[in-house]
Amino acid sequence: MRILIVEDEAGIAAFLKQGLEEESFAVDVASEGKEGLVLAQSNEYDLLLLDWMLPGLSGIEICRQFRKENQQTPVIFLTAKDTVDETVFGLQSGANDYIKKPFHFDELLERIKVQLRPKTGEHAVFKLGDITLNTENHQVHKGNEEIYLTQKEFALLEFLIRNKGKVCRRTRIIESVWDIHFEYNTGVIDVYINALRKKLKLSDEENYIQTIRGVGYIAKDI
Amino acid sequence: MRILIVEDEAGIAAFLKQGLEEESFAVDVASEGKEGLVLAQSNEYDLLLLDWMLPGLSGIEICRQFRKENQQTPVIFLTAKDTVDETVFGLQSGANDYIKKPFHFDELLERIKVQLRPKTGEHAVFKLGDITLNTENHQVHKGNEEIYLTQKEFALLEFLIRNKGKVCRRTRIIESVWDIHFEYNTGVIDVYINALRKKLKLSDEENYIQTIRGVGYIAKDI
DNA sequence: GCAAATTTTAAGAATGTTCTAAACCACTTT
DNA sequence: AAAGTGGTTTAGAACATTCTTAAAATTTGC
Repeated sequence: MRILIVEDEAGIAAFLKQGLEEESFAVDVASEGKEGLVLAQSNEYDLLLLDWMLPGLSGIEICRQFRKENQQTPVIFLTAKDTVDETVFGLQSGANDYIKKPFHFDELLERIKVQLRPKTGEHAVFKLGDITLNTENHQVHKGNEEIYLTQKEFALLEFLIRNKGKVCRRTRIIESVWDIHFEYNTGVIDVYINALRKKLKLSDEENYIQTIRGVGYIAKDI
Repeated sequence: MRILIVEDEAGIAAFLKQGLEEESFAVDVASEGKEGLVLAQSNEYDLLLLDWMLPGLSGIEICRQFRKENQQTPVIFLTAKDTVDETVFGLQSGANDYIKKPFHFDELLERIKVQLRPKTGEHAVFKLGDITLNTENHQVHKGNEEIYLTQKEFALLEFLIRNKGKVCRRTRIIESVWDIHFEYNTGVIDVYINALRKKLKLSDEENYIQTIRGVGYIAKDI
């Protein structure tokens, strides 16, 4: 998650940057209004933190300009101003929230998280080593690379990951993934395991899906 | 737009109710925690205004209970409490905003509008690659060229772009764009996707709308 | 009420997925 | 070391989904 801070007071900016980086956000800082707008326009941030009073271009101007082109990215104002009129004005200009200085970092952090909630979503994301599987989105990533899996491949991987660390017997796999409840005598599972290992580029070192001879398979983070 | 106020101080409740009704919201009031929760659960409100301190069930408890069943509806807390911990606590429990008494009605109103913005479908310009979609004037451009889309084509593209980066399952599409909530067995989506790709002149390089076989479609900037 | 445009249905073509079968490989047992 | 057991890999046949087109049904505008 990437955040842009536009704040002229170097101390506050540094404090925020450090705090947010500790929360594992990627943070850019602009100390001046125009610079901030250019950065906001040329990069894809997930959230903007704007100071109200800025040299060059005011925070509210940045917000207005920015909103003309981009509706989605949430904007939070930081400000010492404490009059109602200006709060209202800020929210009307397209901001999503407004926090008055002095504020506590924890409160700011929670307000940021509230704004990012739709993005981070409470998707069911499963992990196996550096592989992530998102059931809501039906997407699989290895590192940053997206890996396209077919329905069955996806279902099999999901089953293995859901049972991570447990041995999955072939009969359980064929029941859960293929919905076959009688005697099974095909080699489908093997074929699909092979396809998964290939697509996920599993090697001897990254042997996330291991074979248990005579029993089945097991998914492990190693 | 329907709002539920849960507030035990009759004066404040009446003041809010009147003010919001003048802004043409439909307003219900509960003066007690349990009553508030029951109302919230049994009706479809667009927003909840909860007092922190309540007889019966506290605002935070209402929020928690309510969030268990209903993810979307925004919740704003009204409170005299002014400690950081409790603000943070409130936001963590699933609230979307938090306003401290005494507040000015105008500020509350703007914060309510901010929360309702996604619902009221604030007019906006969305982007997908070099395609822009403007919901206000119902126009679509690719580069500088204006591209005429019919209602349905536009609605479908808007849905895909609003969910940019997420896989859109066919059932979700047919529900949101066609408003069909039962089993679907037609090929309309395919036909419209085809029309979009044709009108937008999408090629293999500019494959902004991708097919996820067996699942649906996904819009990507690539 | 008619003409034009839009939306939906339907059907064959194109493409992608799933599964079977058979050859190949690796480890175990005798 | 040979035979046996079980896993891996490959190719392609059978199957399913999606694309494309055209025509039918519906809606919209005059």
